[in-house]
Amino acid sequence: MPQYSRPKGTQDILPEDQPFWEHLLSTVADAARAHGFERIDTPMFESTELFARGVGEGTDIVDKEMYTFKDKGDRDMALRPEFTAGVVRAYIENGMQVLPKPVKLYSTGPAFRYEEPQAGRYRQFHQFNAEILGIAGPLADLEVMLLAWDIFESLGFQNLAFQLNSTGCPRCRPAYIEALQAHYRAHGEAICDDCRRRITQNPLRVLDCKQPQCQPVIASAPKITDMLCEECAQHFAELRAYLDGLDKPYTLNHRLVRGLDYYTKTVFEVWAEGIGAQSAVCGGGRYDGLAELLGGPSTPAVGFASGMERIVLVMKAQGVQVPALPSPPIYVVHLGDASRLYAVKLLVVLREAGLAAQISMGGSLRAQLRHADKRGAKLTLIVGEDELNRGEITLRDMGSGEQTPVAIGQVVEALRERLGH
RNA sequence: GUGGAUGUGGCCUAACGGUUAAGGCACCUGUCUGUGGAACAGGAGAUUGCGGGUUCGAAUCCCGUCAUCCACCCCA
Repeated sequence: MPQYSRPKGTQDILPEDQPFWEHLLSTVADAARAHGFERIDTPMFESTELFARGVGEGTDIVDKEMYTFKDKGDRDMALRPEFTAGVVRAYIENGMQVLPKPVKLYSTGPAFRYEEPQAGRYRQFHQFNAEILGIAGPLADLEVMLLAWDIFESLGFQNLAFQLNSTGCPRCRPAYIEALQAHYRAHGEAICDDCRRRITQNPLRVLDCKQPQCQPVIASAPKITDMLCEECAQHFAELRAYLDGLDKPYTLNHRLVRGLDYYTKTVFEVWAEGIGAQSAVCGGGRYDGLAELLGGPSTPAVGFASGMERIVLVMKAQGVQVPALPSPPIYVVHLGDASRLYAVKLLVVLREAGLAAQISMGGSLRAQLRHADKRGAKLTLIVGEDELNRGEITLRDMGSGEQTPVAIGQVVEALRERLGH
């Protein structure tokens, strides 16, 4: 048994998994750039207060799941449990409100939540995050959704389902919550224990309860989309008109809610099958009140976060083919003390000429060729005493096994030709 | 935080409560003194997660603990 093991809920992303991650990251970056989103990187830790404010006291994320610590200056800090609060803080702090609107930002990186790990849920996980700031109209909501769409589409995902709802705004949501609570009071004895707690602490959450006894109560519950104020209703209708006009499939889901306080109006998720209970691969929505809540100028905004570990799970579950990462095509083999230094010099010359090469660490010729094969070399350069005495090296094609002598001065040229440069 | 399942070399798996915990993959070496992929042979690698208990005897049974996986909760 190893003396040390990785912390619970963390993962080592091994070389064999890197092709999935590289492909995902480049797909995300390409799509984001193509849609006009610019990259922003914010710190992995911020003041605890920022998240308490931004994400919301009373949410599980803030109350139970943050990695918090005091730094040596006695400041309360927290590893980021999500991206949006930090991005909005950066937007305010750097005066980005003076930039031409919309301000479209994306980031990728790790986030941290102290939870019980399970399929698709980790304590350190990676998110892709996108935000559009400064636009109140539903076209921004659409743009953000289209980015998610295009990413999942270019990844080749099958059976994607977009779930859509509105959670209203501070003007209309309180009335809805009251109606919901009244409905639940009327069915007080029929609901599960969790819902009895939720209906006061986090009332919208009763809507996505999975307990069988709660299903009839949910089905007969009032729908928020019937109780939206004029402005929210119109916003929602316009967004749906865009989606309908584009023939983008989506499911109206009046049970879809968000666990973070800052959401207003639009909420959406993307679901994928076959990766366990944690099937939401992307979740987001509008958060018009957040910037002001964090002490900045009133700034309407909309965005989403996507869990990259879950996306990798989907890629594997759906058999998505990802390009192999290239290994150096050239492998330098050497025989004996006299040839070793020469082989190293040759290696450096090749690299300076822009040719990707690596050198054998020694052993019998047989062992060195075996390594060359296992490392996926296309061409092996054999540098031995015989070759050196003749002023040449032996070039072995690992595909055909064919060997040709090459004059030392011609090596770079010969390799370029063989590799099709 | 709650519940269930599972812990045997790096990975996968075997071993009726009974010798020195067996095999496969991978790794290293040799057959091949300067030629990869195949075959064959050999080598290295495990106080059976940890701690107690039952027993003449525990990988195996019991208790505890830790870890992993899955689910709840919550969320990406």
